[in-house]
Amino acid sequence: MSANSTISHEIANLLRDEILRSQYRRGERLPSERDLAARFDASRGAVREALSQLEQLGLIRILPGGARIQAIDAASIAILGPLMAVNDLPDPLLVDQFLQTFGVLTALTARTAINKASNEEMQDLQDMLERLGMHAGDFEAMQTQWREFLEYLATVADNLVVRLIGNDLKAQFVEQMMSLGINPVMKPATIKQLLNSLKLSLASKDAEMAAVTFQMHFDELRIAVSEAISLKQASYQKQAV
Amino acid sequence: MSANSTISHEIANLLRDEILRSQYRRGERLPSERDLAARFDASRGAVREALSQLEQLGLIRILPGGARIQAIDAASIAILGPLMAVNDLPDPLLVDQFLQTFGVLTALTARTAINKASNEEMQDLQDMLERLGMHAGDFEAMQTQWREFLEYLATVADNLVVRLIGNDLKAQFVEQMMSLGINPVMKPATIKQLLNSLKLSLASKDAEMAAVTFQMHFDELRIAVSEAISLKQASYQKQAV
DNA sequence: CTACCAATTTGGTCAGACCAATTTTATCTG
DNA sequence: CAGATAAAATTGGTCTGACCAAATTGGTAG
Repeated sequence: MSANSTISHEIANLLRDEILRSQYRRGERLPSERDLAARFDASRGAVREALSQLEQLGLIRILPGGARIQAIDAASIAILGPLMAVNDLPDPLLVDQFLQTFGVLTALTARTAINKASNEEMQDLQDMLERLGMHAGDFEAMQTQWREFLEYLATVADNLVVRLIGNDLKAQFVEQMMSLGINPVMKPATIKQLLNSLKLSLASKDAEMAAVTFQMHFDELRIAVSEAISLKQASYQKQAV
Repeated sequence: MSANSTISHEIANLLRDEILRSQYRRGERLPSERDLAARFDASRGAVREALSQLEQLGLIRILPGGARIQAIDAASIAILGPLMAVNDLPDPLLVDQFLQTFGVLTALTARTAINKASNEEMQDLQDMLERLGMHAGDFEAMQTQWREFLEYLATVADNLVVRLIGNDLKAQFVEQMMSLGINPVMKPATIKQLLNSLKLSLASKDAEMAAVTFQMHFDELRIAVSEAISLKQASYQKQAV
């Protein structure tokens, strides 16, 4: 992800992963800034900048007397990406929860977008869907166009809240899945059905139907991803033996 | 919100609000750390810590040559709270989007919770609902119990992703509404209906029904809040005259 | 064992310095 | 005059060393 090259970022990332790996207990005191500086062979200033970032992430609370670890469920969602990345394989449960959440948000986006789309935007969306159907075979091309479709949907819906949540999650998650080589496989028939259902929703300006369609799509995606992870896990264990 | 008393936090908050108030254009360069230090009569170290926080918020990007403003929709959701607070009154559109988003997430939480609740947890939930019905008159008491109910629902659902999003949003938003004295008024009949519908959902373990109920509740809440804000706005304008 | 006080530790902040990379400015050239 | 080029100024990244106030720790007296 963020290949930030400064020392303070490196320290922040290291400490962040250590915290996420539960190497510190909640409420426990982090080593002092001076100790951390010594450990990382850096200046106190650099350490302080790192801690400042971790505090913004909600992982620690800095106060006179020492920085203390916070409960993970009090953190910012910005830690979800790193949290999925701390282990070789992402926690399947976490991934599932992510997709579930992403599903309802996408459904909301679709609902909103269709409700407020202008005729022109509606036409654009339909055109994009049409093009998507044509590339049914090419996985790469479809992936890209699919993302563009979702992006355009988000633009039309113009819900900043959902948008920001998406920013914090999407990139981190997708990248993580990609880099691990986890490719969920969905039946061509299922995809075709999804596209048809969406086309129908757009043609009839049926926001609810589009929402339900996305919901179903994500439910199936969850299954596919779950299977893909299991598969990957099996191959890892094979390697280990 | 965070009444953090350190200078670096103060600087961060000030700069954050200035950015959110669009006093800088996207891509524009922030004053140099040395200039900012002079302006705030602080040391460069303090300024750097502040900028480090803003970078974590996704508001700026720091790189050799200067810190630059980022597009707002590339920021973290942690800015939503401050974004609602920069003006005297929160942007009604933003509030509406927030409630919409919060609605689908709550619906998801309810669905998940009911699906995976143990018999004991189910009983607890029903008990809580029962108690809620008894306090139908007392707004304060109900508010508190209602929040406890939602909190317990979230605990049962145990979806970390939704949980984290909630953390970033709920406190900020609710506090903001409270501090502005915005009290959405909902008809007692509506509330009664909501409670009954929820009771029914729980009794029959109908997750979908509960989800729909919450969805409807939030739709009505959106209307109520919208009206409350309009009202507040009118009274402000009165004062101004 | 408890309550209280002193010594130590810890975070918060500042000042001044150096480096590498970028940006700006001045200069030269066609 | 325009464009390429080199020099100068600016900027972020980092370090050292210092001081203060608040919190923690340890010892001591009751």
